[in-house]
Amino acid sequence: MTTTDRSAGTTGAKRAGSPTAQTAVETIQRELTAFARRARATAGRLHPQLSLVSYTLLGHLEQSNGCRATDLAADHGLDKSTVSRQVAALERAGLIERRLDRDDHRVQVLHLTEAGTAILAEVTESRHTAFQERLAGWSEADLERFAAYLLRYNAAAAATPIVPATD
Amino acid sequence: MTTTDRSAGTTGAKRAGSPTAQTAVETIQRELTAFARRARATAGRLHPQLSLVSYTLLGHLEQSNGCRATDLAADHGLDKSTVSRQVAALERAGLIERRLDRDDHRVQVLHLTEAGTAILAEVTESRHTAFQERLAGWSEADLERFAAYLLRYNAAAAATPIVPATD
DNA sequence: CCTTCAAGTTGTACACTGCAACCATAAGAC
DNA sequence: GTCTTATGGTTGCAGTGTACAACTTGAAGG
Repeated sequence: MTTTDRSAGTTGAKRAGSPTAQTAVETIQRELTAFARRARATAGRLHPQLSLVSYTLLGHLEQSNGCRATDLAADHGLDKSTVSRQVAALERAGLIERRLDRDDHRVQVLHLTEAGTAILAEVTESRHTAFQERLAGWSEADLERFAAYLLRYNAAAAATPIVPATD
Repeated sequence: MTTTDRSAGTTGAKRAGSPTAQTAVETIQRELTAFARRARATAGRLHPQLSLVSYTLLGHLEQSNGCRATDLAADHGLDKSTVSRQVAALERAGLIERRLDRDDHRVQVLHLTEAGTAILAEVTESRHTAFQERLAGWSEADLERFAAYLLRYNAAAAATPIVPATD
């Protein structure tokens, strides 16, 4: 702490809330917003084969070692139609495959193919490198604290159900 | 800058198990990715009148106290056509106005209207509330550290020019 | 003038999203 | 057994954000 300046430059936004936490919260808000916007703008150029969404879906598939489209939708807060199309595209690209569930013929269990696993690893690696470059110079303690803060924030954000605002 | 070590075994990307096995950088990467994805999904429902992009553009206009469309494009890493359409929509909505530059008739200096200022403040306020709810329970020290980390990260990310990956 | 460059606009195309309507299978209810 | 309801998925439709390329208009220099 301390080091953080409290030059709440973000004009407008003048309200009468708790005067204390205000500045830091506003900075967090502003920076997360900036990040979200930048992320969106570049999400499509993650990889010639893989968008940001496809990437996260593939990642989920790898971690869960196969799951249903409905699970993906639930875990990512997406509409099932969106997932359906994403899955279709990924299958078309040969990155995943659908296996019919023996017990429930409505269900298709999704699995990564070898190609999917390979591309996922490739993109993960490339992203990892990019992140490491950005985070070069950070102390291990800072990295861990930052990671912990993000986990904490995301947990809270994910818990927030609807909210016609934010994120 | 220091390509640094790549502790994690590149490909394979086999995580999932113990959280300890994952480096802080990987956690940051994963959580920021999750955030970006969620942000994208909700970006359109920020406000009935204002999308996330419109919001950030309006915010920039307020801070800069009027600027050109080209500046907006540059500062947000957007194509000028994208900004052109956004600006057109914002003008149509009566939130901004264009003023011809005396010296250079190609230029339109963009300014917030009163309505624009009002809506910007309203959305900022509503977002602020949402953020405060999410960040309720955080100590002031944690908030300030988190804010500082985000600033630091974003500065590095913004500095990264192209990068066919990440964010 | 004529070229070259910069600011914006427009046409076209694509990705991600949600909602609503729909199909197929499951699971109960009777 | 049917009939009804619920669940997993797909498809039609619409809206938003984005980029790229081609074009218009004005500015700057020869």
